[in-house]
Formats: sequence, C-alpha cells, structure tokens
Amino acid sequence: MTPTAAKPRRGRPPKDSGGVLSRERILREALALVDEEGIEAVSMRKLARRLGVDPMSLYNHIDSKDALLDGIAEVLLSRLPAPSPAADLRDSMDTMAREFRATMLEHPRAAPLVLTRKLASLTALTPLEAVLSPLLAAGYPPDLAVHALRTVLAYLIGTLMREVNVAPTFSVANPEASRRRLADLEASGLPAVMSAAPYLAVCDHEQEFEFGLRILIDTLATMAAQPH
Amino acid sequence: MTPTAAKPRRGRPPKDSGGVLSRERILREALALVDEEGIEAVSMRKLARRLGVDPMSLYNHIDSKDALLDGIAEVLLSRLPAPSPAADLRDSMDTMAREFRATMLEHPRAAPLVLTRKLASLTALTPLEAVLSPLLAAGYPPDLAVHALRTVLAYLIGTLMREVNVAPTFSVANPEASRRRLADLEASGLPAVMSAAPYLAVCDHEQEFEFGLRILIDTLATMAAQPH
DNA sequence: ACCTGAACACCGTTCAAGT
DNA sequence: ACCTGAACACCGTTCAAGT
Repeated sequence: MTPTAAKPRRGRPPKDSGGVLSRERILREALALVDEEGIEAVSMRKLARRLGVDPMSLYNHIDSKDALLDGIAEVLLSRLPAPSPAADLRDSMDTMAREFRATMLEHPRAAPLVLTRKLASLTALTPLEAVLSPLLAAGYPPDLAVHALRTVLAYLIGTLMREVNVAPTFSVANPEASRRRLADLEASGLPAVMSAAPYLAVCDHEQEFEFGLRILIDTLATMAAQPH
Repeated sequence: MTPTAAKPRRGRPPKDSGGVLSRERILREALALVDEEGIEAVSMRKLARRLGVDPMSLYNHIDSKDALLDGIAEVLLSRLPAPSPAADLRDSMDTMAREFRATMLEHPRAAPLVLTRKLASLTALTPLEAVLSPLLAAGYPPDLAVHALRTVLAYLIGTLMREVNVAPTFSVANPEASRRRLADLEASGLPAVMSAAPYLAVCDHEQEFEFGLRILIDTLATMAAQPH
C-alpha cells in the first residue's frame, strides 16, 4: 500500500525526475501509474506527487482528470504498430486484430480506457485504412465494409474486456477459485451447464480469441467472394 | 429470489421515502440514481440522501461502494427474461442475444456495470443453459459449445459497449458532430477511409447489431452440421 | 507562461455511541 | 439488530497570488 521507504515526500521536488513538466511527460507518468496501481488509483494529487510537482501545475497542461484519462487512452492507442503495406483481406484483418490485442495486453490495466471510452480524436486512422482498404479491394461496398470492420472491432473489444477484467492483477486465473466454480456449476441442476462445467470454469484467453476471430475472418472473407 | 422476511406491516410505506431500509430498496434506488445521473454520479452519501437516511446506515446492508455497484449489475442482469422452453440453435441464440441487448438498453447508463465488471455470482444461469443446450443438441462437443457461447457473448459486449457509451445521454448522435467528423475523415488523405467516410461518420446501432449477429449465428449453426 | 498553496465542496469508510 | 454522527484521510477544481 504505502511506499516502503519513508522518504520526506513534501520537501523539494526531486529535480532528477525527468525535466520540466509537459503534457507528454504527464501522460507517460500517468500510464506508468495505471500500470502499477490500476485506473481507479489515479488521482491528480498522486500523479503530481510522483512528478514532484504541485497538483495544480498539471492543469497548465491538461484540462481535467477526464481529459487525462482520455490522453492515456490515446497514448496507448497510438502504440499500435504502423500497418505493413499490402496484404490480402484475411492477412490484414488477422494482423490488425492480433496487433490490437497485443498492444492492449502490454498495458492490461490501462486497456479499459481504450476499450470503454468514446475517443473523440482520430488516432489510429492508418490502421483503419489498412483494414478498410482490403475490404474494398475484395469487393465490399463501402457501407458493408464499415459493417464488417465494426463487427470485428466489437468482437475484439468484447474479448479483450474479458481478458483484462478477469485478471486485472495479471495473475493467472486462480485454480482454487476455478475449482469452487466448477463445483457450483455442477450443482446447478441444469443439464447443459453441468456437462459443459469443466470448460465454463476456466478460460484460455488465447484459444478463445482464436476461435471467434477465425469464424469472423473466414466468414467475412467468404462473403467477399459473393455478390452483395 | 430469496423469500422475503415477514413484513412488519402492509399498506402505506412510512414517510416520504418509502419504507424501511433493505438491500433490495437500496439497490433499487441506486439503479434509479444511475439511470438519472450516470454511474460516476453515484456516491454513498448521495444515495443515502435520496433514501432519507444516514450514509452509514447503508453499510448495514451493503459491504462497500464496490459491492453496491456489483449489486446494481446483478439486479440488471436478473432482469433477463426467463428463456422460452425449446427452440433450435438459431432461434435460441438469436433470442438470447436480442433479449440481452433489450435488457441492457432499458438501462443504458447502468449497462456498463454488467458489461465491464467480472461478476463473481452465478446470476443468469438459466439463460446460459438455454444457449448451451441447443449447442450440445446440435452436436457441439462441450468445449466447442463454450467457445461458441463466449464468442457471441464477446460480440454482444462489444457492440453494446459502443451503443451505450456513444450516447450516454440517450440523445441520438449529434448530426452536427457527425458532419464535422465526415469532413475530418474526408480530409485524411487515406483513400479507403475517404470513400467509406459517409458510413464511418454515423452508426445505426440496430443495423450494426444485426449484421454481426447474423454472421455469427449463421456460421455457428452451419458449423454444427459439420464434423468437429 | 507557468507554477504554487489555500480553500471549497465533496468523497468512502472507521469507530464509538446510541436505540 | 439496526441506525447515527463525528472524524479521518482522502478527492477534483477555483482562485488569487507569485515567478
């Protein structure tokens, strides 16, 4: 909980902490704070303490706490790798999905900021292009291409939310808890639930992700070959 | 669910605030508060004020604010209609998905509590049975049935998150904002983004929901006919 | 232009005291 | 068994004042 070292925290700000204040430096430190302690541990005051600065100084660079959280989300989203040049429909959707997931899982505790906030800005426009372009090239009319894009995106958001929420501490799912859950499910008296209980009690995120992604991409690629 | 204890009296509730304190009454009022002002407007103190009670009285019925939010989520989830008896794979998944969506959209501001929290409890076990059962009957081995279930669930969570987050005020998407967005997209210089811009700038949630759901259910139903 | 500190109007929760 | 109020250790943000 409290820092182990009992340093005098209220004296002079440590000037070693990386230079002058700036929006960029604030966001970087904020992301680090989220990584370490989670989103709800973020406060303007705590962040300022980490930066060795008065809480109010942050407001010279960021409008509000809400804008701070949006800013963190944008930082994370901007870490999406630049798309590789040309590929077919299957490859490009597959790559986009995998990179999106990998990028979020690098910061599992911050990921919900991207997954649950309506980002007004237009970050990640080139990854968008990288998916839309092969859809159009494959024969999708623009309206259906957008539907296809949004379907995959919804699936990604849903699976990732499950991944990062179930294990916010990043510990593998507690085998103790999963054993108890298995027992509960088997006591439910519902036949289908009971026979699927061993699989309901655990969740291999990797496998889960692949299963649904495969279905979506296969179907969308197949649909491209059919008249719309 | 649990049989309510004998009430001291029937008839008119005392005072203006509607009777004695209870977990049930607290959760009902909390859901109303979320409906009116949103999740982040919820505080123990404000909730107590609405109930005409000291803030600390709430703690006789609820462990913490976090437990309160979990409780609201469970109330909402328990509003899922009981599944209709027997149906084929397509119908039962379709019905489950539609009812889940409808239930969430009745409380759009509270829905994120269900969509983003890891609910430990086993609410909604019978809807689960109602989906798993036809999957098994259609020939899915239990492990794949669970994959199929989770894929649809991920999609539902993702689409619904988009629906309730984009319009938390429940106003239809601002046409002004969407016109500006269109302009931005068309100025992006990215060819696919530009030609899909009119469709990216708006989002018909109904249509969007149907598109992805159709793909998933069709594919899962078709897969049932194939050897695993 | 940027930073500061006091101040305001809030929080969740502990605790001791009441009935 | 339930309710209360004071108290503690926090919040986000406004404002006036400093450099």
